[in-house]
Amino acid sequence: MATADEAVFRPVRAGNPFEETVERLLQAIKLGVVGPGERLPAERDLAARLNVSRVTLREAIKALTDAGYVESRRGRYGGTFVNEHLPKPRRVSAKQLTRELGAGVDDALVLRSALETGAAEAAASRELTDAEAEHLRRCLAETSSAKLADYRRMDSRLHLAIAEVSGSPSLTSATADVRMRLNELLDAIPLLAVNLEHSNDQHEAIVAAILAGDPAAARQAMQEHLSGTAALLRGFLT
Amino acid sequence: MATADEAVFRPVRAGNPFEETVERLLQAIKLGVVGPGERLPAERDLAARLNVSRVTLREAIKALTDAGYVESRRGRYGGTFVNEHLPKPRRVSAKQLTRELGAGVDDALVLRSALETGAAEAAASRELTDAEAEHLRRCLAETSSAKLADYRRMDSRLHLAIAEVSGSPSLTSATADVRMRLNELLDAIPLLAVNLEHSNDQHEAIVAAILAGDPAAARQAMQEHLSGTAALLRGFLT
DNA sequence: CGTCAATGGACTGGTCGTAGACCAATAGAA
DNA sequence: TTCTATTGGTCTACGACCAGTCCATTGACG
Repeated sequence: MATADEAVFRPVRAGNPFEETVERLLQAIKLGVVGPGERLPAERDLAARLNVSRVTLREAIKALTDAGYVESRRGRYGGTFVNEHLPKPRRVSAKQLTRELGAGVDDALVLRSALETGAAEAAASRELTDAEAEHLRRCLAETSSAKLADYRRMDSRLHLAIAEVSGSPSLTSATADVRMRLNELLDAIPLLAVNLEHSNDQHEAIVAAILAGDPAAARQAMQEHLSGTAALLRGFLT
Repeated sequence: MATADEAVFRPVRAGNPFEETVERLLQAIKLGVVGPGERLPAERDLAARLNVSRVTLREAIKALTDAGYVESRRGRYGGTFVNEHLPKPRRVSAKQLTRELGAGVDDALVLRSALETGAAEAAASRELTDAEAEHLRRCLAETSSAKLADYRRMDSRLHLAIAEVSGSPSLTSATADVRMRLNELLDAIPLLAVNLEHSNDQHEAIVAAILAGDPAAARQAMQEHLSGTAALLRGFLT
């Protein structure tokens, strides 16, 4: 059992600021918050927002530059830009993943289900502004028309967008975090065109329910969508 | 809208280790994980679990000692013990709270709803061990029979116990965190005996559904329970 | 009645992260 | 062409936090 002791006395900080910062920047890139060719906020701004010193942030950017994720240009109108072609994720075997993450997979899946179905329901319960509705539709369209190589990122972006329109920033953050935890796993599973189509249909149903203001339907549609990938993941890791 | 940018580029660390540690210890005490008269883990153990140096942990304990939450005794079989009589939370006005927390209230309420209904559902979907079932029942009983002064803490403990048996440590942690955020608010609202009875009935329904293995009923019961306090809170802060 | 293991309490040297100032490059604006 | 605001790049002094060590105290147990 996950005792309350373990929850409350868990580590206050996961790692050093450098590692955490790298993780965040990767989140921005891998979840499609900042797309290929787009620019990250200026170092001074970004350091302030992350509450991290500029040196630390620069070290993190350096690491991502070395890894092939971003490139920096000096001068006015310069900045740090996400590369057009991102490095391919290392394909580790399912066995290795199981050993590495072990019970953490189930943990993440349960949490994800709670967060995302909750987000869908909450989003459908709100009165969306025009901008929000438009944003949602755009993400949906971009995901549907995404190429295989970009699909995971656009998919993440769409799910994140749904969390955004739930109106709860904390829920959005938590969703982004848990998605990152599952990313590695998802990368180990081959993406098939047939799954993709199915996924697109489900996405459409979810967004439709949200825009129609039907919380129960939105939850239901999201639940079905998630259970699919959950089953896929659990199957691959057995 | 809660933009994805804000979610991903939020501060990497909330405060300094000292503040974070104080917050955690308060969490343990206020959520009833360590009850009055009970002992905290030894400094060396606790520091290791929190991933914090012993000096920092001791400073945090010192702060809680000064605030009247705990007392330390030296020697073997010594340790840091939670006081039998906890300091009363400062009663701030609803107006002041609204100004301080503002939109954060809605954020927390939406997140809480997602987490706790999800936890109830997940808990009911699992095969509970005897120890888990027993733990749940005991928390329920202790909450029902709690005096007015202890009610909030035992209530927190019960909700946390439900999260525990969901089988997802992350969900448990998140639940504890969001509960702490709402604690201050809840403290500003007078606790009436009539509400208390109603609350106990709902708790019973939730636990019964979980033990019966009925996910839908568990979610439903939790949803009703939460919507009550949510309405109460929103009403008081308008 | 002493012994001893475990605990809180106190100190020190070293390391990591920060704040802030300054330099260098760049491209649009005048 | 020259100016200039904005950006990445670099350096330094300082403070916070940490790991490790040793001391002081206590109460159960032989």
